[in-house]
Amino acid sequence: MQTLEQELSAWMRQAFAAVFPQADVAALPLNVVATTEAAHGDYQCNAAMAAAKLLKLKPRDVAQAIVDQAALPEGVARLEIAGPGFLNFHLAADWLARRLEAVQGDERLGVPAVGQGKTVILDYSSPNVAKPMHIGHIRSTVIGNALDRMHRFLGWRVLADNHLGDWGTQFGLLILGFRTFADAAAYEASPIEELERVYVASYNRSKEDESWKNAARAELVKLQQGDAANRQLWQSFVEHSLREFERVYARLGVKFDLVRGESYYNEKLPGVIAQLQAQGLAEESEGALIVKLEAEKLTPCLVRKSDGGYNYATTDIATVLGRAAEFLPDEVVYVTDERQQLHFKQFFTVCRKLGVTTKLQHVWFGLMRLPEGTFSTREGNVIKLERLLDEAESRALAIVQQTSPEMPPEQQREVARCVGLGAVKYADLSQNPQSLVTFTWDKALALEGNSAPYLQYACARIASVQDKYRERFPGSEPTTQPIKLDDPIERGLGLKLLRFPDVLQRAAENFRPSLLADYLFDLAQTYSTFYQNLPFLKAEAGVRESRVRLCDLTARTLRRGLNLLGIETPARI
RNA sequence: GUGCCUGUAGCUCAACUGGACAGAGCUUCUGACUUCGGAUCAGAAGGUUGCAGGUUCAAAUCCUGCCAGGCACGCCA
Repeated sequence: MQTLEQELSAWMRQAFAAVFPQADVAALPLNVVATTEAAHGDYQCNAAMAAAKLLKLKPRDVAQAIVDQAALPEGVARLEIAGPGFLNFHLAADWLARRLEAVQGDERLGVPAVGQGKTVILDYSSPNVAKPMHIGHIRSTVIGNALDRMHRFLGWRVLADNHLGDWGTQFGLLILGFRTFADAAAYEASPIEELERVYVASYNRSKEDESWKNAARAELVKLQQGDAANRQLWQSFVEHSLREFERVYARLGVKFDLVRGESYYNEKLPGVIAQLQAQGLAEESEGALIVKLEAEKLTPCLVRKSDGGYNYATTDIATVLGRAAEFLPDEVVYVTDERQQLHFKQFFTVCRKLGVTTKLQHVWFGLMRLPEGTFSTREGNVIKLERLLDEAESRALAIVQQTSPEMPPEQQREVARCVGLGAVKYADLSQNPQSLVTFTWDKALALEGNSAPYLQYACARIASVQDKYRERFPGSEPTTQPIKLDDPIERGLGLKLLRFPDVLQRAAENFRPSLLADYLFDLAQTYSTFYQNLPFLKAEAGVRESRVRLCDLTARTLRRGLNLLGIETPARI
């Protein structure tokens, strides 16, 4: 099934080519988009103004020629010219109704599988071993997971890869510190907490004790050279950390197809260097090996340290080469915070020089800050992710207990879990990721207004309506009656429902889940107006069924949309 | 110093990437029937889109210069 925008845009393109065969259609933005205001019709095309310039005609004349000479597209009742040359499409209510009926019969709600046959690798979350996941990790995890779900639904083959920070200099300090400070029982009970404590102690000692620092470096070298004891210890750190990460992921509903840390590409690093050298891309500088990127106006990319060690640019290049060879992806997408922009530009450029043609995309988001500034593990002012989730659930529980005292306690907890986690995720997904974000409890856990619970509430009300309908009209099936869009409120709701496929595609293409979140909130608001202002169970037969059908379609769209954002929708809240 | 990003209602954020009069939520104020779930709805108030120029039919959006904040700029990741 084609989307509305695709259908109308295709018509526009063909109509324009027919009326102005001399024009270069490909160069013009002939797409048709939804209007912002009902007064301007349902969909609009703004191409006449740009086309007029190209054709040396008046914009309104261009628009008029389209209106006069071409047959109207299917479903369009009126095509009008407004302002300087806007083309406003007014759709026929009947046709909209038939279309909604078709969407209702479609499992996919009219969403085309545009990603069919394509593969995308999504690299997100990627926490560091031996450190707790904190509020800084939630954005990558939640945004990455939403992109994962959206692409999957659009038909892509998605490989979500958790590229763990499981290699690097911190392991020298950790290994040495572990042998000196670790408490075995504490490590078993709460591994990351214990590793964190050990790390901080070891780090602090290294600052005042030069020999300690050297010893840590020696342990790191032994690890890198494959020393059995260190290797085993490292393996234990990774496994224990992963166990805890899994607990958080299970809670968040996040699943990875691959968990390949940086260490996975270890043996490939010398080969990457060899390849760079063979192609004459790398050169020595101050004892290190770099790739100059002057033509790209970038600072050099350092691929081997002066001590012979490799750094993360090398690892990331090896990762791309490995992925390209193994999975033949069309795209590789990274979701990280803003600080890594330069790094990604550099190593993407190096990859291209090495002949990688896969589309490489960096989706970045603003670093999470605390009102008093940034936080770091070393400073000890981190807010752990699990604590955030606990707090979210307990705040939600307090509200559920207050508003639904008759609900069994177990169900209250389940509702609070969905509402609390939904609120946290929605808070991150509903805004432009590139803006600065200052963490506050109230913002992260907002439960009213533009928030997940508002959407979940709308779903719950619809479920209730559907129950009551079955109760009062046993044996009736709404779909035996046609959908009618006589009231402007119904029509507005119907129109909005039909926008879902276009919005979803745009959100995925631009890697912006916030577009989907915005749409869902808008849809829920439109539905609430509908719900509050029009009777349905009390409406006459026929109208009643039509409205119940709109309820059903709204619920399915909201549920699907929220599901694609990783947010659950309990039947009762 | 260079590069990237941000600046929109009192507060938190939108604005389909150049489109029509800049929209929501929170807060404040006024209302909501014989009740389908009031975690709701209807309405009011709230703006020189950081500042100054420029580009054009059209600028929050593009260009130039300032101001304020964030981040990054070879051996951490």
